[in-house]
Amino acid sequence: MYSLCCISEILKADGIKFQTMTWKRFNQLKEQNGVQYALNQLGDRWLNNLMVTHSYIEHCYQNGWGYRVSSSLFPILTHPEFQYKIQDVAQYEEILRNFSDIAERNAEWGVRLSCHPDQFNVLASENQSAVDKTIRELNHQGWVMDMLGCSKSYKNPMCLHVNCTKGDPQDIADRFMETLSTCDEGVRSRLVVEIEDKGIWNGDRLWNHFFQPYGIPIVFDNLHDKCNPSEKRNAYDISETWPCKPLFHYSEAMPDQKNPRKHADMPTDIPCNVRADWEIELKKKDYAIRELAMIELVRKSEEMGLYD
DNA sequence: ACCAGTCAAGGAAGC
DNA sequence: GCTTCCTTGACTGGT
Repeated sequence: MYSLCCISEILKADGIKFQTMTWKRFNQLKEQNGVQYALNQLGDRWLNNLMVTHSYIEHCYQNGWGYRVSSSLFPILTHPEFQYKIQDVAQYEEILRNFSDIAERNAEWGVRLSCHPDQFNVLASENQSAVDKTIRELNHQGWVMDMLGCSKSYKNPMCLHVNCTKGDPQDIADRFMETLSTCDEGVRSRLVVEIEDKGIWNGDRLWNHFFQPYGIPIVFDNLHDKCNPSEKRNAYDISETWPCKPLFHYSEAMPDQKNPRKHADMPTDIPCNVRADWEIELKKKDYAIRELAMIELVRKSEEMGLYD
């Protein structure tokens, strides 16, 4: 099964898209129009983003895809200097209703949901303030997954990079796990680690320092693995780290680009045949997934000799 | 209607 | 010890 990452290019063309607000902008609004006005603008955007998420999940259901929930649904909410809670906006009750609606609908649809907090969340950081921000952010994302009706298991994984390379790998992993143990159940039950496209965290090391000692499943990413290869563990081995169907990442390098890590718009190939769900990190999003399905169909037809 | 610059984050690399 | 890059899409303000 393929999975859509955060944005539907198809629905976006109809104006169904996320909104955001920067911290700087929030403070501008607060100074010019008062805090109630600023909070109201923010609440409108939070509510919009949740309704957009509802549409995207329904879209994925209709196409037979999974969906990666955006990590930017509630801009500013987890900013360290923001002193309000989600309950403080007038849209709070409606936000709760939308969460329940989605959870109820998806109980029938069964769209596999996941999330991927961004690269600035570093559980093993030696900078205490960065660790505190990370815990706050991960707990928030876990809460969003809870509210969307996700199971507290690797069926609805929260994928994270280690993003920390200095020193002994096992020390980093131990620090990572120590901090993880202080996070909410919604984080601990879902967190998986991803292969990185540079630095020490390839498949082999994640296996040795996260899977072996701690049983943490590993997210295979074909492009990262290509840029930062493992000697021992291939995609099939990595799939064995999961107690349920693995969720992997698929992308291709942007053609004619110096940086091999940049993601292409559209596919020219398909994921390998290891049994997994594949999140498609190609820039044209749902158009790219449809192209993958086409490529797959052509390959199958060729195998059956229909074009001979 | 369109475009260029802005914003947000932590880590790592290069000077 | 500083600067720059990495990443990304939406937003903002100017034309």
